[in-house]
Amino acid sequence: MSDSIGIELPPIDDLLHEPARLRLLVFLSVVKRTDFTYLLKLSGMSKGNLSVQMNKLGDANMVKIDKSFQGNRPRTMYELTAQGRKALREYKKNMNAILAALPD
Amino acid sequence: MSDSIGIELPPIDDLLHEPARLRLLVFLSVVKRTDFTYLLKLSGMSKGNLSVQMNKLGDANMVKIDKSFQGNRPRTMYELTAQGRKALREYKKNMNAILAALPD
DNA sequence: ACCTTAAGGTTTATGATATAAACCTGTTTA
DNA sequence: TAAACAGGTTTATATCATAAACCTTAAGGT
Repeated sequence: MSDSIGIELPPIDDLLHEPARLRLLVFLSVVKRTDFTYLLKLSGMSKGNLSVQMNKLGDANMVKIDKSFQGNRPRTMYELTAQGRKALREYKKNMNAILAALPD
Repeated sequence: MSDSIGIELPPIDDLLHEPARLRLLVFLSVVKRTDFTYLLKLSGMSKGNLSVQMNKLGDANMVKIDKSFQGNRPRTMYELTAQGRKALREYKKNMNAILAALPD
């Protein structure tokens, strides 16, 4: 045996763990595909914060970002990528393991 | 019905949610009572960081901190408070609900 | 025509905070 | 008696979440 006491805790993905982003990702995993305005209302976040967090998820390839024009208005659509879904599965598994170590 | 889409996510306690502190609290909930040196080895954190995080948990009454002398050496013992255990139960419940909204 | 407001975001500035480096006090060892 | 070590705390830094300010185009009012 090693010098550990037998508690091996899995790693936590900080990008997904941050509460605001985690909520956004939960929304996305449910609604599959949505736009900036909808997430804005749903989340109650400020526009700036929402923009930054979604772009951060986009940069990490967790979310696919499609910018287009609807009439003449810009419209940004978001969708989880395969990589994003995989990362979320992993996060869920890891957090469940950590939480399982806590008493009920 | 309100204007929500039916996804109500519970709040997340940032103090407990932060990965380093969460790990420390999981350790504490298992070992019940331990000291600075043990947590230092177990966590792999720097002394400064460990000290800051534990004191933060102490300030919030999540952890009871006992400073004494062992021989002539200072010794700091940590233990979850009732409030800490309660907060952890609540955190576990809330996070489980959030994770449950994610697909497997 | 012109001004104001709104939609849909992005960029900049600020504030909080996680982390490590440096430091402190006393003690053991060479 | 100097040097390393134990057990922490305090200070400095660096990241990052958040909101404020800004930008561009469009629509509405007068």
